[in-house]
Amino acid sequence: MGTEKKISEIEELLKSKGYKLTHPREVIVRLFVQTSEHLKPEDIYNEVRHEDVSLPTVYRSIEILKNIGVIKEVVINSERYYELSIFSQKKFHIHFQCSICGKIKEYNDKRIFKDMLLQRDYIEETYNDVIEDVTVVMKGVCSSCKKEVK
Amino acid sequence: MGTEKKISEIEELLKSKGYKLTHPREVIVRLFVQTSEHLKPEDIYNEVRHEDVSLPTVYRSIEILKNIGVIKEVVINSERYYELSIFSQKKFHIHFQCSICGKIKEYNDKRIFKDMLLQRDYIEETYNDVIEDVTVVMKGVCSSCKKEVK
DNA sequence: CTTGATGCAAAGGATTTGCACAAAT
DNA sequence: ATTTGTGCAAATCCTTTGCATCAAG
Repeated sequence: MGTEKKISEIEELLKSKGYKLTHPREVIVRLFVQTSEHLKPEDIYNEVRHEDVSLPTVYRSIEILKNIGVIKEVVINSERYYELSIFSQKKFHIHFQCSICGKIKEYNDKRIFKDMLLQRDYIEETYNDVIEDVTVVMKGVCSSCKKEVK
Repeated sequence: MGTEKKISEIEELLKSKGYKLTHPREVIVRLFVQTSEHLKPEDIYNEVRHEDVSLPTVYRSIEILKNIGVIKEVVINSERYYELSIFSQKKFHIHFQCSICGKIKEYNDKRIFKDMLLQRDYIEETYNDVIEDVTVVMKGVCSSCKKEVK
């Protein structure tokens, strides 16, 4: 799906919830649609401040976008990160942060997703809970940093 | 293992790292040893303030205990929780928070651990990363709240 | 004794809020 | 027009720090 299509779909969603796609919100939404990074509120602010978007508005927009399911929050090392989640088929978010270089990546791997799904089904059946969201954060040393150390 | 035995083992560990088991630290360590709850800094403070332990000391103790592996931090819904980890064989921490009652529980289930282990091995082999820690946070509706809604 | 630990008060950083003004439908 | 959204500045909340004092080994 193209960038503009995605943005107008998000606009529709916002409208259906009684929100407007204002200039600041569009700038922020566009940023999320165009990046695959995990962004902190401050990162977002730095990307949009040139467009005259204030920090409080960044926070307010994050809150709304999170609540209507456009973006998802992941906390790694006590820091909040946000990523686009609306067009992702992923039901699971498996993050890895390297303790050396600090970079965060995601594993998008069918086998992992399948296993997580089975895991979830097993838990739901066994414990009678309904699982709506699963977030996995792994920490360790990434392949690049592993080489450096050698 | 008994409470006192656990505390003296933690004391030894502290000493081996050049730290003392002072009164405030003992009170905090005892709290972690005796509870199975997930505690926030403020929860800890409320439990130990009558022993004349200050909030900064709670934070300083948490930091040390975390660094030497006595306790582990889990962030759920942007809030920091701590739990005893030193005597736990668990390599994985699978938490579930109910979005209705807010309660947090852990799944301590051999089958889940085994599957997570396989999952980890698969990722390490496939992506060449070293995984040292895995934290899983699931959200949904717990079995009790599910009944209420009906 | 000597070093490390503590409490207090104050600082710091991230996030939220009140309010008057601006912009969207 | 009317409602919702915005920027600014200030407030709030959580966490950390400086410093004089205290306690553990």
